[in-house]
Amino acid sequence: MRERTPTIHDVAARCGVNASTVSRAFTKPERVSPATRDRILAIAAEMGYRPNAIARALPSGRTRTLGLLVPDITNPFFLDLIRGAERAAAVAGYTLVLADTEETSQQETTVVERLTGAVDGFVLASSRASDERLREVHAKTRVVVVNRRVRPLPGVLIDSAHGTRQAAEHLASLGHRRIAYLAGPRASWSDARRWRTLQALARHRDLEVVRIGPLAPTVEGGMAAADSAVLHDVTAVVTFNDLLAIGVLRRLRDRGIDVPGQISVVGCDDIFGADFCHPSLTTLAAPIESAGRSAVDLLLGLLADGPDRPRTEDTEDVVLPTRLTIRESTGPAPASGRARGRSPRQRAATDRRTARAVGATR
Amino acid sequence: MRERTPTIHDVAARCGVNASTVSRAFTKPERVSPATRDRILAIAAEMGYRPNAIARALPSGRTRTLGLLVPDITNPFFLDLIRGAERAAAVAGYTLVLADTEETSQQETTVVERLTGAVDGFVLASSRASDERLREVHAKTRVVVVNRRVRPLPGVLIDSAHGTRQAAEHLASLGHRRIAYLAGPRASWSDARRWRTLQALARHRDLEVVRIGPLAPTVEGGMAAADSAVLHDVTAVVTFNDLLAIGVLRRLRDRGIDVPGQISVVGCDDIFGADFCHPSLTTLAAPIESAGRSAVDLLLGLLADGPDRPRTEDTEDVVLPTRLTIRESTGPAPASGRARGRSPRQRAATDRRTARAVGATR
DNA sequence: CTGAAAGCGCTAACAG
DNA sequence: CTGTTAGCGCTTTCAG
Repeated sequence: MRERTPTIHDVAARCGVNASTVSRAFTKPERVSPATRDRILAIAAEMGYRPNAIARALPSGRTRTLGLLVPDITNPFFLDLIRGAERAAAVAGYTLVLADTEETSQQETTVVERLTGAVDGFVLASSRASDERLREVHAKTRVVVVNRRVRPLPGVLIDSAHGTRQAAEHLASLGHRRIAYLAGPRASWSDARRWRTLQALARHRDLEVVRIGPLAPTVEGGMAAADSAVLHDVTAVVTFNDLLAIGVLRRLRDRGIDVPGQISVVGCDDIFGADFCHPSLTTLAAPIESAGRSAVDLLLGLLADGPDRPRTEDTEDVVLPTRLTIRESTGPAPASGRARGRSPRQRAATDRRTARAVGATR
Repeated sequence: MRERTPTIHDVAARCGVNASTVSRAFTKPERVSPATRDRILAIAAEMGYRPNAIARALPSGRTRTLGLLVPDITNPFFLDLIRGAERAAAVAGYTLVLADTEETSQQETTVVERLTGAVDGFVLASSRASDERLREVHAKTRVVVVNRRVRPLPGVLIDSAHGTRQAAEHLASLGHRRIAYLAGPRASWSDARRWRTLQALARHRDLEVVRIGPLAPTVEGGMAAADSAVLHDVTAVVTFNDLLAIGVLRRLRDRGIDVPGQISVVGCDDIFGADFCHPSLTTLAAPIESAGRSAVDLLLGLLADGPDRPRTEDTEDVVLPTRLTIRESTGPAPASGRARGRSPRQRAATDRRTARAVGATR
């Protein structure tokens, strides 16, 4: 930081050319005669010249930077997503700015406003903002949403409908008839979709599903909800995500309730840890890293369209499927499954209370 | 993106003042008369004016952005670090740029060069670059290293020496006499330090330690190394990090070797998952999130010093301790511990081979 | 193919 | 307190 880092002018002076020629030598080398170009490049290298990204961004309006907003970096789900996004960005020579919105639509707005102009576009993962708000963002900058369907924003969806169906059938075939669904954040698209799928299924198969939540999608949230599930007298639990499932596993273990002997547990996502927790988790494996990569690629595609060309309206969403991965946390329903000594009347009573767990964020 | 976003000039025109007054109204409000300031702010808000971060950075040279470089985002250790760093940056109103260097000093250099100028400073976590290279970086920009001691760069160190000692004593008191250390990346400062501590200890306590590695610090690396450890006929394994330990656990389980019945395992870091893997992991808990926070705070302090004031030379490093967390993966050494039917001669032979595992990155 | 000139949007002296 | 005047480092017409 002692001596000023050399600029395009310093290089130009040493080469005996104009600054704009140096600029060209870097940005449009084909428009400079090979001789001068080589000389410029050589001298620039020798002087340790580095183009200043900020200065470059000002006139061009392109920062070659992308913003990735996640509701909670703490959550390993987003770890995988971040990884995918970072890789895709790096491959394209883009820089990734990471921000945590702390599960809050307000923080999300603040960050977007602060970063607008400083990034070429956003990937909003599991956004907690309203559809309307997202459309506003879409109106002023390039944006791709993940795990949200908001017309006409381009999006990447991990669709668990098929997986959820598989999971329900898996449980049904093991003799489970009464299942709890531990719900995630209120604003979650995936959550709503999963719950609807489950409900639809319940009508066709002979299944009862009770919904517990919304819950903070964390291990703590799962621990708290496990008690509700027990109270609701179910033989199987399907959770919004693996963190919740891991919390359930832990709490049931603490209480001496055997999994899958007494209760089966199905998670969702197959995050880091799902395969080595105990018992290992049956879960709906989601291609999270691909989702991150796809989102960035989609965004990059949008940027390539150029700011002038009419934005492709109502883009086809990228839909990534989920698939059931069976491990140790699911098994046959216990023989006397439904009763466990409580009357249907008692059960109905507890059903009506909607349990909530306000979990700290891990 | 349809209509131009309003600039300071647009606001100035609407207010009937000069652009610089608008600028001041935002940056040094106390230097503008309350009346005009309020009018400017009101009109600016109404027009939806947002200061452009890029344009602001160009003249001031300060981007209010920090770069965080990690060798592998995939590794949950860095998840915690990223979280701490992100929080600290957010609190200070700074934006965090995240980059993965893929365990490569070359990538690290490239990224630093690309980002220099675009960020106010760097946090280099577990850098794989040479001391010399790091000093070069220090010469041209503000930088804080994590898990590296490179004079005179300011650094945050998670010092596992004390914890390692505790771990060794824990194992010794359980009757273990022959221990394997599964080493991490060659360029890791923490690794070197841990190994040296272990060696020093071995001399004082009646312990033998064999070193296996360097290994890719991943679950796969651990799985591969588990076989070496068995071959070396040890009763306990201490690993460079938890990922390695989890890999060992998994491999030993696959092979039907009981933990801690036949082999005890001690990890390091206490990452997400260490408490719910099976058996749960005895590990050296590291305050990773604090480390991330401290690193950013340290860097912010450096920036506050101003670019002119002589840089505080040879800063005191922030040293964070590690502490042993005992869980289920350690227990008494098996009765016939050392022998298991192999001669000391055979053992010596296998000792000499240094096992290596070239793990894919998870 | 290369030079000259005009900014990008904002900050920062320096006057007044 | 507010306006004027220069730029920050680079890109980009527009001439030549």
